[in-house]
Amino acid sequence: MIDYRNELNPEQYEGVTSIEGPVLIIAGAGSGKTRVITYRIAYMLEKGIPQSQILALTFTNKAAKEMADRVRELTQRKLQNLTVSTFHAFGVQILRKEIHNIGWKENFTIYDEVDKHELIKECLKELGLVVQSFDIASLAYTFSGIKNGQFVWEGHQKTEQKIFNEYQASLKAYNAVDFDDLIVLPIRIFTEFPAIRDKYRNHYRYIMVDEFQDTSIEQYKLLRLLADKNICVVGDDDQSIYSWRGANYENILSFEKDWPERKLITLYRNYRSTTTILDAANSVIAHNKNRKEKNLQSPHEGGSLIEVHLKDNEIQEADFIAAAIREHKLVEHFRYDQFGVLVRTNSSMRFIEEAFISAGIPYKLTGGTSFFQRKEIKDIISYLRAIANPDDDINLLRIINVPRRGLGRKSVEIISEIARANESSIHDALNYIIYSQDQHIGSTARGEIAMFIDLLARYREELLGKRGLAKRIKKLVDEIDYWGYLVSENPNNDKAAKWKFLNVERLIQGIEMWEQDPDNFDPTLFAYLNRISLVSREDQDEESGGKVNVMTIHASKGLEFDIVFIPGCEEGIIPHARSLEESASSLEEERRLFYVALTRARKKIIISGCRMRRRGSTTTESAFSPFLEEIPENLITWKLEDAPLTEEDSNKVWDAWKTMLNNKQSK
DNA sequence: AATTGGTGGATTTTT
DNA sequence: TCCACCAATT
Repeated sequence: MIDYRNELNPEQYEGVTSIEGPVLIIAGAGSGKTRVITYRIAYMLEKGIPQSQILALTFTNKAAKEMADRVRELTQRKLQNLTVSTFHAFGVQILRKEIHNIGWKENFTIYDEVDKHELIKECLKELGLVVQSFDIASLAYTFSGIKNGQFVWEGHQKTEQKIFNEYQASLKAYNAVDFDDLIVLPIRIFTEFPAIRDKYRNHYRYIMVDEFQDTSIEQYKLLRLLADKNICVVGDDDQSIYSWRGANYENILSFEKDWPERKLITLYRNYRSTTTILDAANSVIAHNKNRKEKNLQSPHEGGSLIEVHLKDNEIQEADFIAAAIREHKLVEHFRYDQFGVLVRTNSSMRFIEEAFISAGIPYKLTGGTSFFQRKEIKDIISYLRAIANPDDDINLLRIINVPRRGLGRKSVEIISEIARANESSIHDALNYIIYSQDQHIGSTARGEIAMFIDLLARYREELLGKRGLAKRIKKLVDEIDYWGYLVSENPNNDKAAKWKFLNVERLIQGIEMWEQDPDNFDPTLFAYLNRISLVSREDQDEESGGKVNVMTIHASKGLEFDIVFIPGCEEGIIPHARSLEESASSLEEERRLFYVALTRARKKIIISGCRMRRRGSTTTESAFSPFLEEIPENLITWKLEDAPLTEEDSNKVWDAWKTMLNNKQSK
């Protein structure tokens, strides 16, 4: 039995126990937001509300997993029927059951950013436009904005609209959806079929949304369609860092308008950070004009000053971080998992990673170039997708010549032409070529096509609806001789080939673990493909304990660490130059991002920057982030020169070593 | 007609 | 440094 009154402060208690009716919780950083949500779920279960009626939505997979883990820990129950998921994963869940109502098949494919780019290129070709004269990324961005309700078409965008229509039609023809569709299509279904909406409305009686400030207009629409009155949203306008993705913290205002009887609860007590850290963060965020005034209080008076270090280049910076971690661990007995290294860009994780490898520090990367976006992984996944969904031209084309089977550019052009003429998928066009003995394709190529189609057909038989996916996929990888392909593609670099093949093996291992997981009630190929489309990274390796956490600031939201490193705290990076180009409001968003980074820390913040930084091929001088000037001078200790170790410090390190050695000997 | 090797360009954040 | 696209080569 949980003692709610004792384990929660009065505001938290109020939030936890107000389970009937709409509730808006404004929760400052470190004020126990996740705690409120997890206790709230536990409280509901205690009150006898069935798990199946509860829906908790978060923003990232990481947050969803964290929440589910905490509830499980708190309640000591199996949570089979509790829905804790991201908006997108929830969308997939609905679409899997309901998408047939709007003309897709349930084995639809989810396209990621790369697939999306490929598809847009296809559309341009289809329309007879010159691919080179378009910026694909910006088209993708526009399409997403249109779908999310961020932009509306303007008069001069006739061409873009045409491409967009083609894009939408192709998605449907390929039986595919993009990320935005995962939110937009459920809305469409709920609007067009009120009976379906009512089914879900009656099913989920208690809805909770974490990080509400990051919901997009469309996600909010979905909520409105779904929620009756028992809805609780939790957010903090100061931590809104996803506006580039359509997040709109004005949803907080909409919420108050749409549920005027809502109860408002403000969590302002911070239990996480020392007052040094909190004062610094508060004074940074106070520079933002567009915000609700908040006054966070902490009982942890004082604490270490914020260290700011200057190093020569990013390698030295990374080595410094590695050394600092070892020292803190040795002297103050921190565990590795109590450190967080928060970077602005994915690319800068590489240096940190290399430094940690050579220093022998165990680390865990979150995000980054996703495992599933590596070429070798995408190749194998493309096979699986093409097998699961024969209409998926994009994935089929991706592997039609991988490994090389003599079907190059020209052949593909002809095949596409035939598909277009027949108004069929590429897959059907290939079949047509085989049976019609079409003379546009040479007989050797036809032979290859026949073997390729046969391969897909056989594995469709093997993989659909059968147990032992991993073994069968391994067989597929062997049969196409992917290893031989890697070797031939990486001449005089068998290290790279080995590494890539190792990744493929890890993928297969991951599948095996997934299908053998006792909590997995649907170990089918479709389920697997749906799942990995939404997971940015392989989070199979559960032993996260004992490892330093390296991630982007975005990914760190909702987490906390005793000691936080913020490398690359330089002008042009934090705030990011590219972001500032975008709009006038981005400076405030970048400041919120910095605020999020600062407030992750419990005890100590170590900021660093480089004198010189490489940008592509050139090396330029770098300056500290202007945000540092917004931290009161008395909270910072500057370490601009490599000061020699003081005698006191070196004694501390030496003593720690001695104790450690003694302990080892006595064991 | 496929493949190889070269060149040039570019690098925000996530589902 | 790594990757995508392009032009010459087999």
